[in-house]
Formats: sequence, C-alpha cells, structure tokens
Amino acid sequence: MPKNILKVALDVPLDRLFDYLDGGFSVQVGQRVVVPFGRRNVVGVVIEKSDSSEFALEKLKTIIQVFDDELPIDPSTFSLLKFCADYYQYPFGQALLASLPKRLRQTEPAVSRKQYLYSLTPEGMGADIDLIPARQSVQRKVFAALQQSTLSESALKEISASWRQAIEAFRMQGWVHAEQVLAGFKSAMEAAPPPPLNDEQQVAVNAVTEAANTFKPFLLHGITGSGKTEVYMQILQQALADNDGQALVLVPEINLTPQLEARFRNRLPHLPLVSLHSNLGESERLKNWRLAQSGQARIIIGTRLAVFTPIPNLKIVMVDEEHDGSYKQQDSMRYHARDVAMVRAQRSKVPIVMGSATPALEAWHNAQSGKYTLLSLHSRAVAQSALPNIRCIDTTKQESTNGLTQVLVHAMRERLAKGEQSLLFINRRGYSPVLLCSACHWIAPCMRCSSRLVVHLKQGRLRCHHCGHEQKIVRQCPSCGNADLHPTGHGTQRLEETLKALFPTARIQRVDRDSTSRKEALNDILTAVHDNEIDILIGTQMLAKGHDFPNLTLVGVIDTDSALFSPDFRAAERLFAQLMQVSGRAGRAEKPGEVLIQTAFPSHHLFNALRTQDYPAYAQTLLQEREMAQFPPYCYLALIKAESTQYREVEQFLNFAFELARQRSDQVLTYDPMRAQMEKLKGMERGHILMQATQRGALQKLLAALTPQLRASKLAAKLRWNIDVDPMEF
DNA sequence: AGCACGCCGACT
DNA sequence: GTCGGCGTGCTC
Repeated sequence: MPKNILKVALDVPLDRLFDYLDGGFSVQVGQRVVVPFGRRNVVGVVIEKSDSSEFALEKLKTIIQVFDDELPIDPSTFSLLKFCADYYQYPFGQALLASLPKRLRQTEPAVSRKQYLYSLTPEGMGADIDLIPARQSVQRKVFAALQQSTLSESALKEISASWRQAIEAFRMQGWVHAEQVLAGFKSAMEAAPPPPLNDEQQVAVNAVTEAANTFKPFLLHGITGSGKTEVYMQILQQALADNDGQALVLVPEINLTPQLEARFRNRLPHLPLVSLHSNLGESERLKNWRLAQSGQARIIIGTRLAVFTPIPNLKIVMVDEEHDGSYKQQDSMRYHARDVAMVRAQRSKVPIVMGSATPALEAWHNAQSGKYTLLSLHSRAVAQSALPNIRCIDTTKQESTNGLTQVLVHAMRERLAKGEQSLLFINRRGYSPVLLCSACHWIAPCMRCSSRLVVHLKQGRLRCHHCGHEQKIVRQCPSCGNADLHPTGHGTQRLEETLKALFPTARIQRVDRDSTSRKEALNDILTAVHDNEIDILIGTQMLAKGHDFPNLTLVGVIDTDSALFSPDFRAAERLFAQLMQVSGRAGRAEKPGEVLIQTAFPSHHLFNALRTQDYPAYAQTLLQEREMAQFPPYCYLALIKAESTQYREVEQFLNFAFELARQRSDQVLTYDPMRAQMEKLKGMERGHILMQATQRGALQKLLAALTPQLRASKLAAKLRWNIDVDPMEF
C-alpha cells in the first residue's frame, strides 16, 4: 500500500493532526509543507506517513508545496515537543510550530542569505591586470585586491559599493570562483590557556566527564566568584573532545548572554558556537538554528526557547543560573526550560549540569535526596577575594531621613572619602510608589489593574508598572477636592534626589528600566562604573547580576521587608537569591566589601543565613516550611486560570471546571475558584482554581481528561483561559 | 486562532 | 434601504 497520506501538524489550537494527500510529491517525515486549510494556506510539518485516514478520503485536500531542500526535523525533536505539549496541556501543532524560527512558519521559502568567499582561479591568477580596460577602475581595484588574498563580501564592499558587477564580470571570464562559507564562525584563533583548577573544581569536572554518554543530573552549587564558568568550560572541552558531539547551554533571559558567549569563544575557539536569544534578528536566528540542526555548530548557547533546537549529536546539557525565573514561559505553552532540559538529557542519555549559587528548592531537594549529584564549590576561586561583611540596620531603632538611615549614609560618606564606589539596591522604579491625599487618604489607583500608580516626578507623570498606563499627575484629590497630595514612599528617582542633596559633589547614576530604555545605555553606564566615573549607583534588580565592579566596596539594600511577608510562597526564596547576588557585587579583588541591609526585622532567619552566606542552612529551613504547608517540592501544582472583563464569566467557567475536576479527583485536591493575587490586570478580571497532588502522575491524568472537556465547552469560548502546570506564582 | 456566515440596529 | 456589530461553527 502506498503511504500517500500525510499527517500534518499545524499552528492551530486544535489538538490533532490533519490528513492530506501527498499529490505525488515525494515527502519525508519532518519536512515542512504548505497546505490549504479552510480558506487559506498555512505551513505545517509532516509528522507521519500513512496509507489510511480516519477522515473521509474524498474530503482530503492535497498539499501545495514541499520544502524539500531543507533538513527534515528529526523525530526526537517532535517527540520532546509532544511530551511537553501533553505535560503542559497545549496543542502539539502550536507547540511545534512555535519552536521554529519565525521564517520557517511562513509560507514563503526561507532563504537564509548565503555568504561567499571569492578567490582567483588558476586562470585568473595567470591573467594580467592590464587586460582590464583602464576606465574600469572598480574592476581593476577588485582584481588587484584578489591578487593579494581571498576576499569576503564585506571586504569587497569596502573596496567599492558596486563590487558585484566586477565580480560577475570576472566570473564570466572564469577568473574568479566563489566558495560558500558558514557565516558566524570566527576563524580559529589561538585558545586562551586554561587556568589551573582548584580541587573542588577538578572534582566537578571529573565527575561530569566520567558520566559521558549516560543520563546523570548534576547540581553545581557555587557561590559568586567560585569559578563556575571555568568548570562549565572545562566540562565542555572534555565532553566535546575527540568526537563531533554538540552541547546545549541554557542561560537566563538577560543581557549576560554576550559575555558568556565571548568567554566561551575565547577559551574554546575550535568549537563553533552559535547563540539563540531574543534580540537576535530573524535571519541570524534561522542561520544559527540551522547550524545547530546540521550538526555544524558544536556549542548552542541560548535562552529558554533554545531547549527545543534540533541537536542531532547532543553530548551534554548545561543550565546556568538554574533557579532563574526567566526559564519559565509565562504565556502560550507555559513550560519550564530547566525541566524540559532535564527530560531532554534523559531521553538523549547524556549528563546535565545545572549551576547556581542559590539553587531552586526543587533542585536542592533532589540533590539532598540523591536524585541529583551535588557538586559544591565552597571557596572563592578568584584570587584574593573575600566574603563580604553583611550586616542589618534595624530601621526601628535607627533614625532615618527620606528612607536612609544614618548608618548607611555614614558608610557611603566613608567610601566617597576613600574614592571607592557604593551601590544602593532598591526594588522600586519611579519617584515614589503612591500619590496620597493627606485629607481623605485617597491613593491614585490604576483604572485597569488592581494596583497603584507610581509617581514619576521627573516626567510629571503617574504610571502603572503593570499595564503601562500613564497620565498626568493630578493636582487635586478627585475624592475630596483637597489640593494637598503628596508622593509617599521611596523609589529610585526619589532616592537619587535625596542622595544628590546629601552628597552634592558625588557622581550619582540611577539604573532602572526608565534610565536604560535606550539600547546601549546600560552598557555605557557599566563602562563608566569601570572607569571610576561614578561614585554612587542606584539600581533595581537589573544591577544584581553578573557584572564585576572591582572598586565597589559597599552595597546598601533599602527596602526588602515587603518580600519577607509576601503571600507568595516563593517570595522568600527569591529574596534570598537576590540578596546573595547583590552582596556578591561588593568587594571583589583585594578590597573587602560591606553589605548593609535596612530592615525592621534584623533577626529574621533569612538574614542570619545571608550573613554567613549559608545557603544550605536557609534552604533547610525553607524546605521544612514547605513540607509543613504542603507546597512544592512536596507536592505538584497546576492552575486553571481565566480572565474576562466580567468576573461573573470567570466565575462561571471556573465553577464548571471545578465541578468537572472534583468528580474525578480522588488523588488530586482541587480548591474552590478564587481571585488571582492581581485581581485585575490590563482591564481583565482574573481568577483561578488550584489543583494539588502528591503524585505527578495523578495530576497529569486528571489534566489530560479535563483539558479536552474544557476546550469543548461553550463557556470557554467566551473568555481567555489557560492551564499552568508547575506554576511559579498565583 | 482565523475566517466566513448570519441575523438585528443606526446611518451615508 | 445598506454597513457592520459580534455570536456560532468549521478547518483534513
């Protein structure tokens, strides 16, 4: 029987494949095709070839086109996506198509522009430049240059903008030949020599190297400056030596990718490296994706989406800053790239290394139980660096003006006198968090969200940090008519103002989303800090990560207490990670650092653990709390979320879902519908139901049964809803 | 999701 | 008399 029926995955929210006739094209599984769908043509991927169809044969349409000049997508990539689509309750076709570079989702052929190197043929080398008429000056210049060396397109462009005509003329005469090159690979330069490893680093490298070709998860726990990156690089070197294997390296979604990329290229120049992250152009992303798929790229470094890149010869997976929240996708398919990476490593039978100074409690728990192998780096590998001295300032006992205690101000003054730098860390953009009426206590609210508008005094605007709404600052209380409205609380802008008054001669720089909206702004600021052109930095969490400032010796943390008692069960874990990270900014090199934290709760156990940089102790406490409260990692959660302009509709849908779930829940606990923590966002009323189980399998079984019923229900069509498996927040 | 069909309100 | 609102239904 001829297998001329194609089962095709399409980018539609219908969880099934669609059958088409192959129309005499020779089509392979994994190839992209263009098919008629309803009244339009769409791109699909052939998942299966079959000799039969459940659909009436005479109703089958025929494919329009096959992209047979592309490598097909391999079955192990589909199968990983199929697993995720099922696990995260998302239509397979949409999951698959979304994992492809945008160009491959369009019906036009995806031509990645090819690049060539031009050189003279033997015939061309024998030719005399005087054979070219003197008035053809471009031809003469190009020819002369080609006699010197082989030229790339960009080199030719520098000779003349109209180089193409000249090259074309030479090719007609058989003087020049063109060789296609893989753009993106720097020619192999000399590798920087590897620094010697300390014992712990060596143990880590050896352990992972010995696990080659088997699935084995490692948790690499190392504080800032303990030399994690060096361990990564030597593991890569070992894993990719003597084979043509490939490595997948995942990084969080921040602008740190280029830095890591540069270090890898510098140390491992013989291993072609491509990156896949969000500020890559579409053509570059396609090119890099294809280099990974063809096996030519040996190291693939990218953000969460890169976890689905086809990599035929995968030898090792790494997840840097494993605890980072940006690994979890917060829309469409809500996957966690760290978890997907784990599944991928398991299916490919290769080791996976997850690194962090403050592992996610899930990972730490697995390392304690022996499911992951724990590799610890205790000592700072960076020469002469010492742990910073961390202290709390009790804001209930210390006098403070405009949110700054005298102790902190004094410490900053000392740094200024010594010509050293200070960083003040505050998690609030804007001038002040609220605009308050002194008479009736009215607070400027956002009309579209259940949040307050933030005062941005410099711009004279009120802004909502959740939906982006902006308006002029009101002069009069709309509730009581009082004209005495004042900004209350502290944000980055107000802190900047306060500091300028306190230290009129100091060079102060604010770093937040508002001051770094220009693309290169952040980089300019970082350079200025390095060049000692800045004395005091004021920043939000943007500044917490990555950068080394050798002359920075003081970190002040202004306001953390709201996170200490947040209703979000992960808030404390996140705060600890964040504070560990900022305190890592203080005192590199030979200058000891100091970290001062302003808090009303100096005896909180979080600060005790922070003072000794004792992550294991704090993780232990948090895990006990989680176990008592039955939160992850001691149970598995899923949310069914819904939003609509009318809460009534949300409630109706959630009640329906709740009834369905409860009928089937024997091993799953389903809670009543409730409003989301942010009740209203961008004009939408939001709610959810929470489902909890001690076994992943039980929860999965329930969701698998529930999802099709919800998709089919009329109520569901009226509003926006989704399922969030392993949610990060409520 | 798109995209059409289809049946009721205020306008050139 | 039409233009167009968004409810409902289908896509191999």
